[in-house]
Amino acid sequence: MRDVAALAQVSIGTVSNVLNNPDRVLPSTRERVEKAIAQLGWVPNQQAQQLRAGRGRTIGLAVMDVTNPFFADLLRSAQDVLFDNGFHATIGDADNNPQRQETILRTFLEQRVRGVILGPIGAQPDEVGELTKARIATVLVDRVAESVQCCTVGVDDHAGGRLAVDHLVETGHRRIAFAGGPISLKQVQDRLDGSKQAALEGDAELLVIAVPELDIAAGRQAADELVLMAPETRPTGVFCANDLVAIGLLQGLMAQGLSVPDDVAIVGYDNIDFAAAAAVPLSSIAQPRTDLGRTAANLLMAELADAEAGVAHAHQSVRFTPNLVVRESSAPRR
Amino acid sequence: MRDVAALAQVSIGTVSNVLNNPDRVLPSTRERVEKAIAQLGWVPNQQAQQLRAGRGRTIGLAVMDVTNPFFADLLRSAQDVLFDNGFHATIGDADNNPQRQETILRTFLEQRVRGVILGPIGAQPDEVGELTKARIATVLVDRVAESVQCCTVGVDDHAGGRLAVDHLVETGHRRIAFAGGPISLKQVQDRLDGSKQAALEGDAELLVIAVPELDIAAGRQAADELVLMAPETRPTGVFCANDLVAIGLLQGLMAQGLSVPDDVAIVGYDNIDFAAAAAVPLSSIAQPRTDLGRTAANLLMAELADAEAGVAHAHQSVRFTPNLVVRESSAPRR
DNA sequence: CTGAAAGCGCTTACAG
DNA sequence: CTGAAAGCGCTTACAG
Repeated sequence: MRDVAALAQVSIGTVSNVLNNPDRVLPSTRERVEKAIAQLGWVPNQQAQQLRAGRGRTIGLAVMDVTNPFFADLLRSAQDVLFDNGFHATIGDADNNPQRQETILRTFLEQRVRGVILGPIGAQPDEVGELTKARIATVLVDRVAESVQCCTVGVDDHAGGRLAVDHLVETGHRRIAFAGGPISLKQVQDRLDGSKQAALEGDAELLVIAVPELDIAAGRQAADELVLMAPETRPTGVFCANDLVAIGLLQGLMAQGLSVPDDVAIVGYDNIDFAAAAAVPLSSIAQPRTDLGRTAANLLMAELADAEAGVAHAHQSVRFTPNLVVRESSAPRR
Repeated sequence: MRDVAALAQVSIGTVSNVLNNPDRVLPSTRERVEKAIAQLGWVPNQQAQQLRAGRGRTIGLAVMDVTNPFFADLLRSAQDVLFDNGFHATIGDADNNPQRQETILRTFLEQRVRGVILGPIGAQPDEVGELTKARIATVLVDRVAESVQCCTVGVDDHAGGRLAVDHLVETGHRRIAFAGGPISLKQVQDRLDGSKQAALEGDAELLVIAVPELDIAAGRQAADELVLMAPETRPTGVFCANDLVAIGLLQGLMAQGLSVPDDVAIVGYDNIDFAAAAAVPLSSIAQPRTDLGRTAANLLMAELADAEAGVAHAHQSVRFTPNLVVRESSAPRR
């Protein structure tokens, strides 16, 4: 900047003004400064700008797994509204690792991001408290309010679990399994609880197949367990905690000669684009992931606007309702 | 920091030292400072640190589409090695939009990131020049060297295209189509060129079905085009520029009553996890995406290490070889 | 081992 | 309309 000022023969304060208050500076000098900027290829140092100004325009987005299309789509939609509002997004991928999530959040803190949108791993990350304490606007996504001191947007996972198992019960299944894990994930816990309730009310057994992670490999692992069971006791319908598990399960079962849905019916969760394209098109519980992302970003923008205006902000909790999409993988039994 | 110093009754210089040169400060005072930090919940301001120190430990990762599992996996693997080396990753998603990519790169520049790993959209982003000029180490991924002034790591897309079409020719196809776009993407261009060459050598026709983007919707669009054609002239084998297009094509064809591979055989590209799980398991050209990501990150680390040591850095171009994975979607015709 | 002081690259009142 | 000066929160020689 000093170089720019020297080349344009003005003070650095004037250079700053052509950037931040262009109308305060004479067109002729403005032009001179702009020419100098272009000539030197100068790019302002955001660190210095923010340090001085006190706040920047960067929003941190953290999700537990970018590799899961559900989150990728969610990020995409959130990012779109952030950009439209003139903010930058910086994405953190926790890789299903709570420790990594902590690192990411810590980094956001050190970077003094303006706000954070978090799809948290644990039940209730302590870090959220630190964020709000540091006056960083935070909205939790894919998680509903639990007396948290911030805005939240989520889907009713309990209802989603019920929906899935209700459907299996209605299509005649009495031995049902839930495949998912780890149970430390609130999503998994809620979906399981919903399942249990539906199974109870439908007078069906519910076997829990615990898997370490919500990915395709975990689904294959679940398939191995099912294949080992005697056909008379083996569940005839499986509800998977997400579509990745469902896809892995489907692959594993087919590879080992079992038929879907005839031997085992499957219902997944998230309704990612790949669910419809699976070997046997997957029934799935659809979450409005695009709305989730957009809403989260809008809530954040609203909170920042309130902060700007010095108005007190009332935290909101938006909860969407999931719905069942039936496809071939759980077509009524013949 | 001032508050911490006051509470611990030391100067701010000493607080800084317990962070950066813990051994220079008496254990007893160090402890006092640490207690004060914990008590106040103080988090250092990275902006100030970097501004003063001159450089930080953040690496910018930019890809054209986080929503594509190929890139999500690539990011994941690159990120792993960055973390292991004590760097933070900040991800930018260009959303297939060159303008957005420019914004991302500009932001990286303003943020004075230490290095950038870029999976570029255009042929040769000018911004790369700006990055290197600003002494930001840059490595291009999913793109081989074109006399670029930086390290690159990529896969031979031309060979990949050949591989795919050779396979179709060998399994008896003479009317072949290439489905992909936009042609402005180097990847698409190279894969098409390879296809053309293989078609020529195999004495087969090659029809180009141009699509606007490499996603599932584009694949469905290609299906619509194919379905409209008379069976006698319709291509019997289609090579898709990536697996998303292939999956969309598969869906579209099946929905409209055509059989894969009997009516139309399909070969995709990338071999994402979902390819094997598709309605008809997809043949695909496999790229070692995990190696791509890891190698890119390692090249960057090496370049930074050289810079640190004041040694001149010799840019490297690593090129991997793709290979064909045959599955049902292109099983030899009966 | 600790403190005082300069300075990183900007912005922002305040004079002129 | 433009410039000089203070200060954002740190780190880093330099004294002591």
